[in-house]
Amino acid sequence: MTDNRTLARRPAGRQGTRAPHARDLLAWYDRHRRALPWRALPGEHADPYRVWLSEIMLQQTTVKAVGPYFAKFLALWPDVGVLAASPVEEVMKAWAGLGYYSRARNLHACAKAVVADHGGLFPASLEDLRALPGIGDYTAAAIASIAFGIAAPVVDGNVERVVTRLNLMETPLPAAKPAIRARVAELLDSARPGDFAQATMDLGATICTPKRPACALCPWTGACRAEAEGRQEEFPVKAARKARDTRYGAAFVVVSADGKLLVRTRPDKGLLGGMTEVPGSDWSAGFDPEGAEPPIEARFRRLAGTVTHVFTHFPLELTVSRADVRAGTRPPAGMRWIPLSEVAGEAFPTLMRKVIAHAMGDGDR
DNA sequence: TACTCGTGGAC
DNA sequence: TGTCCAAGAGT
Repeated sequence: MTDNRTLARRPAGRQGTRAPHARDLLAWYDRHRRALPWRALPGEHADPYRVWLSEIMLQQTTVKAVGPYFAKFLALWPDVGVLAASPVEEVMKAWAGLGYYSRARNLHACAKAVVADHGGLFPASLEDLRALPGIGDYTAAAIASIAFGIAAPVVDGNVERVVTRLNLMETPLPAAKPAIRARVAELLDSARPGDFAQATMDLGATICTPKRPACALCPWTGACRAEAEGRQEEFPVKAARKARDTRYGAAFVVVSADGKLLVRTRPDKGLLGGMTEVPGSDWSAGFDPEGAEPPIEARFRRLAGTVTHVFTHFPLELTVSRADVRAGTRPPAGMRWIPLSEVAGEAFPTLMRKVIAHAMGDGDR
């Protein structure tokens, strides 16, 4: 490959590029940082509660989607104490539509732990943060660095992309994670760890994008091995995800004459855990809609069309049947009536809102 | 390690 | 239109 003289003059693994420096990234960040609702202004002190709340919401979720939820949560629960004192059901309602609902349950559990075990203040150490519900390696490092100025390597999807490109790392994710974390630990600026973390994420979000990265605008242009080889879009390397079969099921919308909807609550754990749903069958690849058992004795009519929804790991197609029953009908065990006027504020995941809209003739498009 | 766990937007 | 993906965590 490379002869010994070349190796003697240039560090191994960096032929053709100069070394990246945190100061170049931070200078770029000082001019181009995104103004985000949860961020402190330059020179100001970041609020650990807001940092934590935003970091939980931003897990696998876009900045745009988080925006209105962050504002709503801050208005409902301005600090960790009032959040901890709120019923978890209210938190699930407020989280409805944002996805990954175990985050909401863990958010509430974390708030209670902060109050019970840390006097209502977020702990200022990586280890103590990591021990809290819903806080993993990434989020602990992010809170530690952004809110407390602790020099910890913050590695999210953005940083993985930036660093694997910078260093031409061919190892597929997630096996490459330890090497990425080690490289970030070398690169980071211990004088401005929070800014460095947010700068690497801003860089990945705005310049070092998955497709068509804007390398000409990058503060690390010339220091990136992937750019030098014109192979930016090949990184990070990821194992191909396997396709999953569509699952099928039936949903039943039961409306009473006095304007109420029959619902139940899903188990806390598992898919859509703790969220409200209309009764229905299990969902499976081999499901036969004709064999679905209605939740109540009534005249159901099968509605035209189906409701489709795509989860991360499988597509779903539901038939919808509706029955209208008399006022005062007793709900089956484990179910309850809610007024139709309260559907909007109920803890329905998006899938269930599609089902209800379909049955109410609101149109599905 | 590999799988589960939502949603909406970009291409 | 299907595929990928977005500030990951829990098991």
